[in-house]
Amino acid sequence: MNKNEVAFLLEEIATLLALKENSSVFEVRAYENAARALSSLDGDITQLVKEGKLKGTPGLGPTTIKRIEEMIETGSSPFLEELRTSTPAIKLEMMRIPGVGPKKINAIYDQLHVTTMSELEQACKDDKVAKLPGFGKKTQDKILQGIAFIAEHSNRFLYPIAEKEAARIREALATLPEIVRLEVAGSLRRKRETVKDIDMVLSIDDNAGSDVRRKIMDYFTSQPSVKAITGKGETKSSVVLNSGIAMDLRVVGDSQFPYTLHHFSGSREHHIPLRRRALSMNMTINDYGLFKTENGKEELVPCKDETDIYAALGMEYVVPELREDMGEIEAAAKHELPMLVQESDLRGVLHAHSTWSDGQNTIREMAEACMARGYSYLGLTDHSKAAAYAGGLNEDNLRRQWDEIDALNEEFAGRFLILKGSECDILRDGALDFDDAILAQLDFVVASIHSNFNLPPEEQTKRMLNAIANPYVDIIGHPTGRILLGRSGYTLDMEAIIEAAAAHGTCIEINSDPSRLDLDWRLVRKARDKGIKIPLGPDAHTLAGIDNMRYGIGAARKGWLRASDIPNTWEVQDVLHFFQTRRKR
DNA sequence: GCCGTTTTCGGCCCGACTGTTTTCAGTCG
Repeated sequence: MNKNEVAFLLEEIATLLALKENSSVFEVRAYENAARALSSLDGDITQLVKEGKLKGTPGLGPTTIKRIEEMIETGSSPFLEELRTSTPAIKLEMMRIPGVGPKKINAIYDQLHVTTMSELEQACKDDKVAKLPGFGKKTQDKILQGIAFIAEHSNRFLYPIAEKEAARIREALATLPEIVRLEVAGSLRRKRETVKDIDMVLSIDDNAGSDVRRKIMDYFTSQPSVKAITGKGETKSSVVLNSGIAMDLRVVGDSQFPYTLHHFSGSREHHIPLRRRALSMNMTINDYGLFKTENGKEELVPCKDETDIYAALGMEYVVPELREDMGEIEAAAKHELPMLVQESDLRGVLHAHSTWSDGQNTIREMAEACMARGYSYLGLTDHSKAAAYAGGLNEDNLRRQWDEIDALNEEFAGRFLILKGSECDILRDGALDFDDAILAQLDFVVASIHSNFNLPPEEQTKRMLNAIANPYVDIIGHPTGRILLGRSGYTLDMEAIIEAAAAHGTCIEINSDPSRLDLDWRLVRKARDKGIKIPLGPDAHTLAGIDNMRYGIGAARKGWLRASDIPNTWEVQDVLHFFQTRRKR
């Protein structure tokens, strides 16, 4: 059982505890904190437990350590098992209904004895929920809507979908002359790979009146992409957009904008330690402002933007992507935040397909599209023969592809270079789909798993470790195989994979397809800290697919990557030299 | 359940919004 699995069980305890009658919110929080403390801990959890080194870790106390030890030793914990047996499944299900939390769930369960979502739905239709004390017609309707919503959509959306919706609304709002500042906030601003809803904050003149606010809200809620209005006031309105994604808009006076934007940009995890820091400096921070308490008097610390807020707290500016409580608070306080990679740092593409396998465009078209985007090289990586479903190339086809590449390179000489690569399948036992003699002739090799997703974890890990140990494997492609909102990845011991990649000097890509973003940014940070180089692979199968790179940039920045960590920010001769020399080790 | 240069007990981030009440609990971010 690895660290993340244990953290997951601790979170489960927190949820189940919250659903227990008369439970303490602080006990619940203690388990949530413990789960987070564990996730960000370095080293092998089994080893740490064996050596008794968990003691002293902030957030872990005698009880939570005991639970962790039980989980490591037995795979579970009697306490958790007890909670699971005593918690009806319907209670957990009801947690997914927006606006419904532990208290309401217990009230419904205890008084109406529902055991399934459809029984709950029926109880609402029979008007029974509205009659419960503390409930009413509106709550009941909201529950009904929630049940329908859950049935209709999974409640998260891929980043690009939310981004597109937000851009459309933003563009419309920007036409209103009363608006001074306008920003997307929330997880979208932080470039999370999936988002639950869209948050937007805009400012108007401090002296503007209710009429201006009402005009803006009327305009917002009457946008064509708005499907339903779920709340409408002068400071906040909530809607559901046509795509099913929920959106909140907040309107504030301009002097308040930085504080509100910061507040609604989150994350919650970032704000908790930030507020603690503020308190230790006799300040409090909320969405209305940053206040300094002196001689018992509270005074606003004027800030014209977010940079001022962090500066007032003795910190350098923390970009939204980093606001996840992954060490950025401490680093910003020491003025040691990394210089993060930017899209303009990219020089080339290192994972793309053509019509030779399952791509939609020819090599020439792909190359010219790269040039048009300002890139100076294209690492072409069509599939290998085992990927028959994707029209993978055999050795003969591969050699013929090289002839075409040579001819194009002659034509493009001096302005662009196509690298001969392959996205070579990792076979079931970890061997590669081409033998070494072929691999040695390629400029670089991306090795990926496309089959046998369901091997036992140990076998799957061993398979990947075998591939990493192959000197001709330069890059591991989409290392976990996850499809966001679709399937979880192969079960792999990612810590062992990262260790091995570091030892062999093998790169791990961030597959920048927005439905993958694999390696996950949380692990990107760990891989970077081990010195692993992390190329951004657009995995483009079309010309538009080349633009996936920008999603990879989001994940890279969330993973604290600098340009120097990413081979395809380097000039082409440096990339080629890097692959050649790492193979000789 | 965790934590502590004012604490080993009494706190725990904090405020808006909603819907229910008639002063507030629950939920959310």
